[in-house]
Amino acid sequence: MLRITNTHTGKKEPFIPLEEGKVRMYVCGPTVYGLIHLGNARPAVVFDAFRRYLEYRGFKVTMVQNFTDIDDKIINAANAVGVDYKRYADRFIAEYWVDAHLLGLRAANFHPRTTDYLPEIIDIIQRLIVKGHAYVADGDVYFSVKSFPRYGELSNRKIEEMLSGARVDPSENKRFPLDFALWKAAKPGEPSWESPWGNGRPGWHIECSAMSMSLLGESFDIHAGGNDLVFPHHENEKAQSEALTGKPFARYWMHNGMLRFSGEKMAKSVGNIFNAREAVMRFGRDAVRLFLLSKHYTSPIDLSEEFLQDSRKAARRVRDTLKRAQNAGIAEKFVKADPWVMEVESRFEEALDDDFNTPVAVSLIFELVNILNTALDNNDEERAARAYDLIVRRFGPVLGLFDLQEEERKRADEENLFDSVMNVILDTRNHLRKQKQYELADQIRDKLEKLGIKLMDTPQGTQFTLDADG
RNA sequence: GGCGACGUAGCCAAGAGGUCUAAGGCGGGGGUCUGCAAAAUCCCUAUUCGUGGGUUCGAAUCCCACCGUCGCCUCCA
Repeated sequence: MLRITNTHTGKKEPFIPLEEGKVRMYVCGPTVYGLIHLGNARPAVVFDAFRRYLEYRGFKVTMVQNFTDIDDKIINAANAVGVDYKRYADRFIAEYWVDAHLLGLRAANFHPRTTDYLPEIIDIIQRLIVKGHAYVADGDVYFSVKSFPRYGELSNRKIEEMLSGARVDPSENKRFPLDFALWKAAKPGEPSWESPWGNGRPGWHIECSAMSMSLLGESFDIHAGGNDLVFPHHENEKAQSEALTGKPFARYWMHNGMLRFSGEKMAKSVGNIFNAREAVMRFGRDAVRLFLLSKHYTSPIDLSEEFLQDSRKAARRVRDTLKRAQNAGIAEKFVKADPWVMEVESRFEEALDDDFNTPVAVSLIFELVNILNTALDNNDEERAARAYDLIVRRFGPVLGLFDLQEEERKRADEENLFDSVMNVILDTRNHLRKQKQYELADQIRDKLEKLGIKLMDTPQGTQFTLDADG
């Protein structure tokens, strides 16, 4: 039985979807005003893996991840470079896909963008006004927090306590300081849409309510995102959605902890960002995913180049072992689900069933790497094949790790010639070794190592690995 | 000030009442293998879990206090 921490109750709860065997989940996606950084990549990677695990567990998953393609930051950034907001957003959505591919993120079932949901947004706002949960004020529309008694329930805050710290922009026409904008009247020169209240654009929170309920229904199973979104974003989403439908909105709220860089949360406003793209280029996909999945998703995680380097080395060890197994012909063998395999699988499932404990799942892969190496050393093909199968075909795909085919594809077109050249060099060097001209042979090895090509003389012949493998 | 998370080996990180003299990774030391390396493998590297009390037959795990770090309360994944 899968159990997950539900922010709503603050407890680990058994996960029981609304509809048996099916899971409908919504993950808050990026606001597309720049390249995503590793802090943005954390929920993307974590919930990508979580979705894969749900599927591994036999659930039919419908996953939605949105793009916020209209907001102040986008408008300002677009103005700064002199293009309209849409062109700007389009560009960074395209860039997002590049990064998503680098990170090994599977596409969700739906990737809606805010500006494609204006009719739905306007409809919701209108119905909220009719029901008395929202009011129009000078072209703006606000949600009336006082009209929803459960307000504060998700983030565990009391209205009175929030009032003391509330800041109100004098330009706003709120009746109550905690009310929030559903619709913002257009300022001169801003992109805007027609509405019953005049031209304007949607507020931040309403888009997620509109897109999630349109695609997943008024009630769905999981709503996920970074824990910095709990308040106000998710609290507001929940309030407006439930005020509208009278039904529970998301039943489980999952929130990942923040990524810290130089002691602080990674954020553009702090200026301590590390682009996801750069991280993958420098350390490799597996290192980045391994780093992100090596700590429980709810905890804060500290980033440093050293930690990425550690992950890179660990990932590399796994890959080297897998390649070693492939060279030994282990990959072709078929594996039966014997008691040992089933026992390891149940340990994997036990870990991930416990609030998606990826660190333990990862540690299991390393245990298997050990077993695989030992089996290879002992020519125990049966055991090697079992371990290989579990790593590459069972556990790896759930965590989005160690996709060797992907590696091959990446290099196939550019490295055929390279491999041929390497073979010439290695043949020559082995010839020298046979003649016991070790000094020359070692010189070749040292020089190649300086170029990032590491040689290994094994009984099966000389092999090499490239630094660029990550 | 309110709400919340966290503090485990040199570093990263699981464990949440007895199977813990605490998983896994990185690093370090030693052995095997090797022409020498590399890779692999074996052994060692926390009698101890921020500090001080308490509960219990028994605590890293529960309770209290204290110290420290971070997050949210404003845009933020």
